[in-house]
Amino acid sequence: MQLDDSNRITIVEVAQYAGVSTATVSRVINKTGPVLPETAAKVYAAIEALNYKPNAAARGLASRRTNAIGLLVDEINSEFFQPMLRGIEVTARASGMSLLISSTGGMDKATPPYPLGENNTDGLIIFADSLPQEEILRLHKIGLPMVLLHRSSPPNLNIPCVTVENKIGARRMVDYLIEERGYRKIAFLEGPDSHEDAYWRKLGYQESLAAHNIPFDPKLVSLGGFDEAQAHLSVSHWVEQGLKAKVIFAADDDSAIGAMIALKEAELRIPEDIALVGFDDIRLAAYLDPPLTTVRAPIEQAARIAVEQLVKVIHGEEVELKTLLPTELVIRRSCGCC
Amino acid sequence: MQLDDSNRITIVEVAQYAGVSTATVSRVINKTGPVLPETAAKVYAAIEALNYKPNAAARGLASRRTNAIGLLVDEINSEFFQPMLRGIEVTARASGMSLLISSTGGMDKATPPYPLGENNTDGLIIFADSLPQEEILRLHKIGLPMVLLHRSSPPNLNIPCVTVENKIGARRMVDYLIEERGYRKIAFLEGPDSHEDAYWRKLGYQESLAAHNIPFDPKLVSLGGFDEAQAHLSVSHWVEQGLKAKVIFAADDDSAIGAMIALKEAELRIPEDIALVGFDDIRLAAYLDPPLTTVRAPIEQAARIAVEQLVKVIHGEEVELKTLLPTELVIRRSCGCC
DNA sequence: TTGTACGCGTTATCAG
DNA sequence: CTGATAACGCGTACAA
Repeated sequence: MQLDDSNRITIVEVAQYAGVSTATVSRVINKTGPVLPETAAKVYAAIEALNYKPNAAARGLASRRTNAIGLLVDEINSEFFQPMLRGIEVTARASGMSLLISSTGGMDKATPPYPLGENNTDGLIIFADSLPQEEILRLHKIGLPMVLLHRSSPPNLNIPCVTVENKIGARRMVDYLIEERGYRKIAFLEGPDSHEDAYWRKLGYQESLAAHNIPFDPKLVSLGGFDEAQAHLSVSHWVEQGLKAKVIFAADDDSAIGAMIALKEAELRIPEDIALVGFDDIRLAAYLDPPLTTVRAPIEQAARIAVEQLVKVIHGEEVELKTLLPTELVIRRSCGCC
Repeated sequence: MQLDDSNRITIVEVAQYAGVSTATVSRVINKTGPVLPETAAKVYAAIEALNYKPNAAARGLASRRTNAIGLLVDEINSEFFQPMLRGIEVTARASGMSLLISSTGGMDKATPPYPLGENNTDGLIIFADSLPQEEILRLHKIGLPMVLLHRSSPPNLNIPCVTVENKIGARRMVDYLIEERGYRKIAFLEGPDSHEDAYWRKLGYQESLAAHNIPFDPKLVSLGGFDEAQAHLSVSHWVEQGLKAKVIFAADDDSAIGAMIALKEAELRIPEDIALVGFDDIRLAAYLDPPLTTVRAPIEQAARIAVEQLVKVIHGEEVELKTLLPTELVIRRSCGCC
């Protein structure tokens, strides 16, 4: 069963059926240039009758626009992506754009690098560290519209970016742990080096410590990697070696889950023996046992805004260079409150 | 900042740089037709030097293939989609296909219906009830390759489909509740009418009842809608009216969560006062309090297989018409075991 | 307000 | 093995 080439209908057939030229059909479809209402009606009738759908490739070739935006992510490996993808998809569709998605993680050298780019999209949403800086540079140089999501622009490039208040969020969390809950020994499960959210969250942690005259202790920091398994490993290791902290701040909720599992395996009670907090407020957080204290990041909203901005950039409009969305402390039982 | 039209490099530039014709460049890129190794080398060098990327639109126009597959979903509104999207994306990329995603839910009449289709993809993955039957029919008639995911083919159409063993899974769950746990009054939170998974799961429930000589009681069935909020509502309603069941079987884990919240609000203990089980085994299920007994559905695997089959269909190869993936009972505490 | 005709960047069919 | 060159379906000056 192959595509039926015989009765494939193109703009030519529509034009003939309507008794006008292809140019007029094009004008009607794209609402470019004036057309008599009655002429337009004939065209619409023809389109309806023949069930005509414009060929995207031909349209793209002629107009040099694909009407598609691309989303580049590293790997769809966490609940984090559900609200993000939803926000991006919905907004893209509302803007009349198709959405292309590709992950860049674990690409072997055989596959063509970066299947998404200037050749098949009008613009790109680049998530976190999904694309190496050199490639971002190249795309910027050739003028491809881009918006960065959960990362900031490389220096001097001024690419619009949409992020959440990572540093302040982490800062507030640690302030709260110190001031309200009275903790002084706060362990930190940091995110991956390459991920900017990770960088800022750690900075917020350190700033809060400094502000409270608590010396930064590298032994209280281990890799969570924004990853359940990695965090599990690190925390188990800590437990074996007799971690002195009374609370663990996981840099994201996924690593918090890994930590929680490790602690339960070690038969440590949360929060009585050791408290635990995270970052993001993914859906799971509220349902954990105990429910996880965390910092809520407006993931879906960030995604929507990123797409809206990308569309503006594509249309040549001006946009904010840096959008920072507020985060919010969400207190649940895992921190020892209540 | 607009796309830099000036030094846009096309196949022509590559050909000139390499000192060959565009036809040869095309042959090298697509490995179609014989080319001397040394000629090929020159072409590769030129591509590298000029950083040439083929224009997807032009390629699509000329070859009548887009090298893209489309995914149609109703709405990205649940954790269910994370493994599914992951499976689809990874497999699509491994097959050298771009992935277009669009949701069809809540489309107003203004937006063009079904942005994905014969005009911009080589084939479609159609999830559940994301597309009305008439549209499936139309696409089938014009010969667009399709694979149905979590739904079966309309009668007489023989469109390949990939599903999980819903009926057997539900049947085993209820068998277990009756035979091992001794329940007789089993309430059922059914899924949405339009969703085929919902249909089969209910049938499995009914078959098990019948096999154990337990009369089917419509009062024990309410709408969960594969939706947390809807299930919450229905269960609260039940509680108010004094539900007589000792266990609730939610047709998916999302509705199980809604049920769990409603039960907790009513200060009913799970499983002591009333037990609760679900279907799917989304990641959350294991972390609920109490952990949710459920039926594991191989969501990511189903997605991978669907894409593999679609690619085969696109290449004109034969595929299984019906793929049914096994489900598996996952016993956790919410059902009253242990 | 409408039609003609050229070009968009590739692939594919021819000859050579 | 390689090179011209005609499609591919549509947008858009330019003309009318």
